[in-house]
Amino acid sequence: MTEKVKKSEETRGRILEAALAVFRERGFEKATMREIASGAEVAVGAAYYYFDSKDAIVMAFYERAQGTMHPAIEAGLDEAKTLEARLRVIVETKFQYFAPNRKLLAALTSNIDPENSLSPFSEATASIREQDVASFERAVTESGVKLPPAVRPYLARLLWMYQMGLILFWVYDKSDGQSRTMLLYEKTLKMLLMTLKIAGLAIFRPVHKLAGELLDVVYGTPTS
Amino acid sequence: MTEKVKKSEETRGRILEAALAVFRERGFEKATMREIASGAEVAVGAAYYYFDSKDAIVMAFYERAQGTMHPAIEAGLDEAKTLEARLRVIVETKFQYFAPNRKLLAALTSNIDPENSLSPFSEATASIREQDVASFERAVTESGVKLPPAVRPYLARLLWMYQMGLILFWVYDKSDGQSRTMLLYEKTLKMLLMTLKIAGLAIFRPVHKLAGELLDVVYGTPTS
DNA sequence: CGTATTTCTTGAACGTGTTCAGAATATAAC
DNA sequence: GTTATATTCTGAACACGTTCAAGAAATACG
Repeated sequence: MTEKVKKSEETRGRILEAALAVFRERGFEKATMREIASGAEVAVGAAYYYFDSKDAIVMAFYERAQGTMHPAIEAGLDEAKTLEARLRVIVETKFQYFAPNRKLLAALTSNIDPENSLSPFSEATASIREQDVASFERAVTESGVKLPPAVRPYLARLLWMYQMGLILFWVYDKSDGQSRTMLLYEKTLKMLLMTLKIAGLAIFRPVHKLAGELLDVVYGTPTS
Repeated sequence: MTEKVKKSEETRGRILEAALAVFRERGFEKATMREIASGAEVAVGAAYYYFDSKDAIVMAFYERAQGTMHPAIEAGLDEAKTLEARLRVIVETKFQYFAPNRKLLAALTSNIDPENSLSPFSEATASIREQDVASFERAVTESGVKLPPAVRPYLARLLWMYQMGLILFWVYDKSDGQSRTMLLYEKTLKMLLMTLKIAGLAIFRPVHKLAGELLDVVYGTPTS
């Protein structure tokens, strides 16, 4: 039993791999289920036996990716000392892991309708999102960031949003080696840390209140 | 010639209206071209004679909407005195005009891939976008907003982004009468004006430089 | 007027994602 | 080992957006 992978698991894997190969070669949109099935040497119906839809195959990829990335991120956070280092661990682990599949990622980011299962804001991606937010929360907490209590509860989710924006820019970045994204990353990260540092200053008192109210509208009343 | 609409124009209009009716009733995705065609009492082929694709019908709606909204906005800007009033003119004209078609708007906002013609970032929507940005530029210029030169050239585009975010939130806002969006709108607008007011302060000197560089990465070197 | 040309319209047909009744195969029960 | 059940797999069929060859209607031309 140690070596043997159950036959059906093997088939499922073959379909997933065949799909990823076609996705990488032709892009998600242009890939056809018939092509995927024939690549995996099964009938189309078999692909639908293992995956509910074409989207679901991408979802399976995403879940597998998260399964690899999340432990890597958690391990990275164990080592990192500063907030900057911790944020870099999260963002760069993602860039690194997704790099070979950057274009496939477009299927996961192109649609922002929360009803669409592949949307970064969907129900279907909620648990992955929450894992990520938890990593950001850990990064922030362990760094002992001081922020006004009106805003602090939302910080992890805001950082998740920042990271999502970065990934989005990256996915559609046509510059060589996505150098524009790397520039943007360095500058926004620096600016972010700068902002967190001065955010507690007295001039911002009126801003804090408003920001808190506003975040409450978007995310709901903070529970923690 | 004064009264008479050319026959083909009449047909095109009938198809567009039939399409909008179906879109409003069943949503963009679930609407079928056969349904639209039969609603307009033509064959499917006729719909494709007037519109390149299902997407193109939504595009025609968007262009017509812009044709109505842009002059209304420009007229509103003539009257408005303060920056706040001017920004309100732009945002609220859009909300008002799009309200009956809020769900249809999802077809225009759900996809953010710039390659997708319906995306708010696409080539196809560029001219509409530029008209909007020009309105924001006018609102800012005429209000005599003072901002550090590193950031000022990007302000109109940033405001366009703000407005787009607001519309996006609105499209997917399920609260009664989209009250959450209205709350968000009021609070973010207030915060925006507050931020512009204090942005020139000395503490922000290091932020200005970074922000300018960062915006340069996103938008390219300012030409004006 | 007649006919040539352009404009408009038709509906069958294509490739797509997806479904499903049933066949094939594996597993369980005795 | 044989039968019953559960699992896996097949491929024809469906509805969809879209295309296109062919026809109908309008317009231009002489």
